[in-house]
Amino acid sequence: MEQRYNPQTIEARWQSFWEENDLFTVTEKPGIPKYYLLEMFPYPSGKIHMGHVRNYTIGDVVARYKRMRGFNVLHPMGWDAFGMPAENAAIANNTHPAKWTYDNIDAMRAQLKQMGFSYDWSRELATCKPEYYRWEQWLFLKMYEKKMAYRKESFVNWCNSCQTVLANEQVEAGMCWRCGRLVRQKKLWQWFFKVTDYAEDLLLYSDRLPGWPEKVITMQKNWIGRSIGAEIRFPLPKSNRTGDTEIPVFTTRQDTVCGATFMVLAPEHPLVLKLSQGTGQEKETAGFVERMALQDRSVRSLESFDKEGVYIGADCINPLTGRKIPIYTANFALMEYGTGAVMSVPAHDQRDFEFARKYGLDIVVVVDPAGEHLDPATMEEAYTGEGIMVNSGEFDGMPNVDALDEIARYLEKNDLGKKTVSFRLRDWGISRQRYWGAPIPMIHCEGCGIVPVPEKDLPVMLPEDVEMLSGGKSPLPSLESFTSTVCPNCGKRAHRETNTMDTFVESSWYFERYCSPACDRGMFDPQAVAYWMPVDQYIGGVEHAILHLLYSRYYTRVLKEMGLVDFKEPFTRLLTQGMVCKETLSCAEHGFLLPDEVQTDGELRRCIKCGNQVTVGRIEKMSKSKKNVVDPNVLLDKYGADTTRLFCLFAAPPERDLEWSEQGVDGGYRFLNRLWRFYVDWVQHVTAVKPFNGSPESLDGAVKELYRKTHQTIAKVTSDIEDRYHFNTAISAIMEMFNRMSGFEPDDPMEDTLMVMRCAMDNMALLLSPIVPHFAEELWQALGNPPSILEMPWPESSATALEKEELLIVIQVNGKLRSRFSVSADIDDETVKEKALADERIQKFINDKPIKKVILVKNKLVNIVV
RNA sequence: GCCGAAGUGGCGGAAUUGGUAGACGCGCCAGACUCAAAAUCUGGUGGACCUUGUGUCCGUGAGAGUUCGAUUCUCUCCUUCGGCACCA
Repeated sequence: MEQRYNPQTIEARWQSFWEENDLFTVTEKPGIPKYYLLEMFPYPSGKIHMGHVRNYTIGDVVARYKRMRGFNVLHPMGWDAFGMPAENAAIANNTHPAKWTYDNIDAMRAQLKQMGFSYDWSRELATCKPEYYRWEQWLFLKMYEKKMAYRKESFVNWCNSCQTVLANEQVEAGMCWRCGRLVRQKKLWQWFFKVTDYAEDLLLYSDRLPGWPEKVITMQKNWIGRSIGAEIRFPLPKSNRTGDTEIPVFTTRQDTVCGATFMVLAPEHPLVLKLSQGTGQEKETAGFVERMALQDRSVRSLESFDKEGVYIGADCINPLTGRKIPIYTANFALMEYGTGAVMSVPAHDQRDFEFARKYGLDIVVVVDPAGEHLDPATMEEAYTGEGIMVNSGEFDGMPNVDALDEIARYLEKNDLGKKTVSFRLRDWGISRQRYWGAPIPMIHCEGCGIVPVPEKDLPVMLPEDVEMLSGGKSPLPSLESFTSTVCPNCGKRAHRETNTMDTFVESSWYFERYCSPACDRGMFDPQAVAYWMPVDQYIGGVEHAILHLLYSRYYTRVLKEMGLVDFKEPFTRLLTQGMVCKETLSCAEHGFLLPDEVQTDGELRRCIKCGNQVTVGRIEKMSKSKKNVVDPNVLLDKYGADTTRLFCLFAAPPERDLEWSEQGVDGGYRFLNRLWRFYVDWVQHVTAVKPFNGSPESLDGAVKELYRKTHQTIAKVTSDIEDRYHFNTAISAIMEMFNRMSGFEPDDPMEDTLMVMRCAMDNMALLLSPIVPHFAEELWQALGNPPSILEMPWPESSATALEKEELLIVIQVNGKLRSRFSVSADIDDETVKEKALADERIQKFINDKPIKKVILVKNKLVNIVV
């Protein structure tokens, strides 16, 4: 053991030891319980950031811990390698997306290896490789066969700056999730996956994921957005000449149908233009529809957004009252939800109420609150609560909650509508007008239409000999050698689909691919998947709570439907770690500043460029734009991987945000140094003895205390890791144990004493090994144990060592702590009470007040109520 | 607006089932070592008060409640963060 702790030397040494001995490569071992630990794979952006470091450190602790607990642990790593940044970088640096991506992968792999993570690198995969995406194309063909993948022309969210379509989930408050610019509407032919077929099942199973955070489940449920209601058909008058006879609407408030005084259609609704023909309103209607088509979705969703609409000149009939009601088209009606038509009940829906007031439409009250009468003329807002039916014919007098069912039944009986369920969830649009993605394996033939690429022709290779276009557009449509092909059906000239798949498709099955990454007969080897899947513990950022996790759950259902897997849920347990945050520094003139652009001048901090005072801003998520980032490489150079890992785990429990603190990192480094020096001093004295393994009864004094502390710490660290993943308190416990060890002054230097110390030192190394693995290996070896520590079983705490013969009893008077005393563990309750009452200081508090009650909590506390 | 999470010393955080609030670390203060500094080591460190004690009182965002006893349970409110937001 070196005199000085030198992290760089020992970390490099152990990393190569692990690699040379192939310690992280795993295979299926049917007799041994498996544990699949997965962290969300990174996009190869060039460098790992602190978010990755935290995520992967948490995962590595669990992987190493489970391994020591005897599990056959699968812990893979790979690259989510398709995506737009590669194209942008390629244009900016005049390189190729593939080269940029593979260079980044090499750089990031080296960084991850430096962190000492226990990955089975033999399973590494990159989703941009043909041997990966070929199977995704294969499944696409299967999905197309089963009508799970289909094409339709639809309005899509279009980001003009990224030149691409975005999924609803990729639009955040009307802005592109990636570049933050406004999203517009555009009509394009798109490929879709029929996620909505599984809406019900995905929702149902949300409640069968006990290992997932409640927060994520709630978000998914809200996203799926199931509403129970009715579809009601509103007839069109016989006089209408379009040939259409009715307009179906979806409502959750069929009890209020008699209060429906107008109808609202989405501007894109096919009946809008048709019905307005020849009514004199056609010009105004068409003008409105056109204006709405150009209006950005972002404007529509703004808070200040004004409800706006026009009368289309036609009317329909309220099926229950027989009343003729006007049809409007308005900007708040969505074509994608329900039937694209709304029955408007202004008395009982706030949005309809505002619209009715704005356009002077009738308001009819059909639900009165108990004991009250609403007057449409004086109402100031819609009444949406429960009440008693009025103005509804035979349903009058009925509680509206009962009318919900009764009216639904009435509608069904009279063939006017039916009970139904509507979902907020839309089908997954997977077409991207991008180059750097998996080609959709379809061919467009003038004669035969859409024809799938035959299975034997897979993969449809993404051509790598392309020139990236500076405008950011995909080069594929203009690449003759790619688009030009022959129709597999008729043999005539045809052209390929030039859209590529959303990269969320790749990340929806990579965890299955890891089970047999080299498999060339299918997506994966079914036996390997049967052994490893599902993932026992998945760890990643909460930003993927909806997108990636819902898609993966869906895709797994597709695989099950195809008979490829026999489970529905891919991730048994999910941990979403908090963000890594740090304060921002900024100066009035130069904006955000890096820490080394700031100099400390006494109490003040100044900008080195202009000398202005620096504002210390809020603690925010680390981001390049705010310059509040910490480069993992700098930490590795200065402190090494173990200190970096230690701080990430110690500063906060994993699900919470972590506030970066340079001083905190330093504290971790000092702890490791103290520990190192302690081992340097003690190792020579204990290598000759075996760890203490006898009965604690034969020990006493400080020696016994140390032995007990060792076992208490084993128990505490084990439960903190096993039950809660609270590594911060596990580390605290180890620090406490170390404080005990370093203050250890044995009364006599007997062999027992050395054996107890040896036991403490061995166990400390074992407890530390998932957290600071290189450091622990070094301690382990210095104690004369054979490497590797990660092959050792996790220590067990002994019940007899934990037994206490002395207990501290706390005495309260009226719930306030007044005194305490020690008793032997075998004392009976009555004696404890007597002792408490007899206590001098307690007597002082009791005086001669009568004792009402004495409460005793076994082995802990006595409370005397006076 | 709706849904959810969080609020504890100067700071990060602990208190796992209603039972000693503030573990552990950072920072700060004092001392030791040193010509000196750094590093290291030792001790102290929620606030107020006094009679300096194993002292009294206050103290977990605010206010109420349940309880012998509440950081923990219930209600109301405030603040911060996250998600959703014309979904009929």
